[in-house]
Amino acid sequence: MPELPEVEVVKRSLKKNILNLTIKKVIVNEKKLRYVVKKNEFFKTYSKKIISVKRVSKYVLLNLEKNLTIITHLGMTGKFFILDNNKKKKTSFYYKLNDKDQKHNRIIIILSKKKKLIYNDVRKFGFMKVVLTDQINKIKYLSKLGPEPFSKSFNTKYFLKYAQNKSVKIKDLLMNQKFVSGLGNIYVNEILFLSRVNPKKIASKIKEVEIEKIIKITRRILKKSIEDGGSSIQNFNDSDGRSGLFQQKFKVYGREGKKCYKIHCNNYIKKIVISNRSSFYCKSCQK
DNA sequence: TTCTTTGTTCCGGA
DNA sequence: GTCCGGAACAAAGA
Repeated sequence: MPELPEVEVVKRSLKKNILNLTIKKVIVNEKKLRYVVKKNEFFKTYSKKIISVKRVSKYVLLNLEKNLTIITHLGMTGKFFILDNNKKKKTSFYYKLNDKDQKHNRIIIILSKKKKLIYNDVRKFGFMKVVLTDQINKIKYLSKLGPEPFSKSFNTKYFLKYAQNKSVKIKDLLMNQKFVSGLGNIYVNEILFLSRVNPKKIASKIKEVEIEKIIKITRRILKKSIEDGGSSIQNFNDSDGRSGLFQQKFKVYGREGKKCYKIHCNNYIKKIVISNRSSFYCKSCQK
């Protein structure tokens, strides 16, 4: 599922492929995404050039001329395809767009240079919305977000202070976008496994050394995932495009009943539910 | 038919 | 007013 690293990879790919192109037309095949796409919503983007592509947490921002921004969240199953009519069949990056996928093409942005940007979303939990660029920090989706994992303000002091009077489980704290933005269920499972912290541990009981470790591990995992995703995209022509990014080998996520990866640990990975989310951990390694 | 998946929001109780 | 946990919601595939 798209969490911060995947969204960062998507952003970089979009930057590479559609920066400085102009929007010709937008076809809305499905109005009912997470939020309703209004009939005329995209008219004002016509003939505007895409002047920058940014990522904030799990949101992608396409900045256009004339103070306009298209804000996107990929939800659970949102993907972008780029069709380049200048090339032949193997034109999409990231995924090969087969017939089965076509059904879920929700929004098609027709660009200059014979290119198309397709927003494809099986479950329709993502969204796309046109907003004013100078109002971007007031947009409700972005205004409540906490610091990003890589930002300087996400440090031990901040973490310690935020956690000290919280009785929530550490897993819920890391999932809370107001505390730190960009992490989702999968990466939080991985972070806690590598940090050797039990997901059920109460936030206020986490020791300073553990906090330091969690921050360090978080950055390391995200960085590595971004690099892996990036490299898989460069090779998109070599495979069906699905290799890499969404089929990573996770250390705990989805490994219920399997042997813990930690050397010399003979335990098996346990699956429990925390706040209605699947949580995987090793009872022996994560205290 | 039921279960699962995710991020977000809402609600009730403490 | 605040905090926390549980449930609901969106849709579709298995």
